Amino acid sequence: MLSKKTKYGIKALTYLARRENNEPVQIAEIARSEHISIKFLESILLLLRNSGFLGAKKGKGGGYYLIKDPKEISMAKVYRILEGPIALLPCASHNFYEKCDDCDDESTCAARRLMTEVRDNTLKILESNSLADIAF
Amino acid sequence: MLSKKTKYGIKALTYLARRENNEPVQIAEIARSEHISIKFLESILLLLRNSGFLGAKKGKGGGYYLIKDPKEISMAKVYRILEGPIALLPCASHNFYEKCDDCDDESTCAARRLMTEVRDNTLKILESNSLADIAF
DNA sequence: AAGTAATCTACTAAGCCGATAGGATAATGG
DNA sequence: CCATTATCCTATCGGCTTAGTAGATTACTT
Repeated sequence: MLSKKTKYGIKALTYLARRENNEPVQIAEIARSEHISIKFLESILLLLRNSGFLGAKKGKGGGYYLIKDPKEISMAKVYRILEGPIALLPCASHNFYEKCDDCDDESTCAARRLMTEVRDNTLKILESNSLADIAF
Repeated sequence: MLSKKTKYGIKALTYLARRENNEPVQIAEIARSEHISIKFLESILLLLRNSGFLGAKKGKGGGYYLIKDPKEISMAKVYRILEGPIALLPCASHNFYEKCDDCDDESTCAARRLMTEVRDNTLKILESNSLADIAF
């Protein structure tokens, strides 16, 4: 199950992508519109900013704005930042690989085999969807 | 990420499926072979028994055994029992559907759209794999 | 009856999740 | 240059879940 952080993050990105112009939008506006706790959303937007998806402007007329074209924002990258590994098992992950300490032989592990298949497929979907694809 | 419960559960089922005969196997044997805490595994096997996957026999010569042919055991069902919903969002789930209280309009929710696509694909994979498929 | 092994209940330590509070910092407008 | 605005950052919290423990009980076999 997706964490609320990820869900809210995707919603906020979508909200920004759907605006015609790319002028800064205040946290409060997004929070109000998407029914998200302001302070919680604040930490999410901060994370997205530090990860290079958003820009921020302080002071009057400030807020957050998309830094890249929604077409260039891969949902796989968004997912990894917000939620973490796409794989369901560390031993089936590319970016976050970790050996299971309970596994004698990875090659015969049925769980790994199945979860690798799931991972490959999920990754394909997330990579083939940009923010623009899901927003419009 | 998969919980250890699910991972251990799949490993235990695999262990049982790989045995030639279908005689009862003690918890301790599975735990030793798969490097799982006995007591934790105990609760998992109990769950699988109460869910109709395993049978149990008490006393000497007792243990757990598969109740059905591994070919007939769908990994989607196993997953749902051990891990819960396959969908990443409650609003994208068939068996555990729940409306998001932060969503005004489900049909325009980008997160839901994306996660539904992921769900459909994951489900297809889990349903097309039986315990026999992944064990051998 | 003795011994074996599953069953069941209850508990705990640790960690994470979602949310909140408060102040620091920076940019803008007048 | 001062007040306003809004992001930035740290710290904290209750509640829930996860992984694992302990101990008593029940049922089956020989």
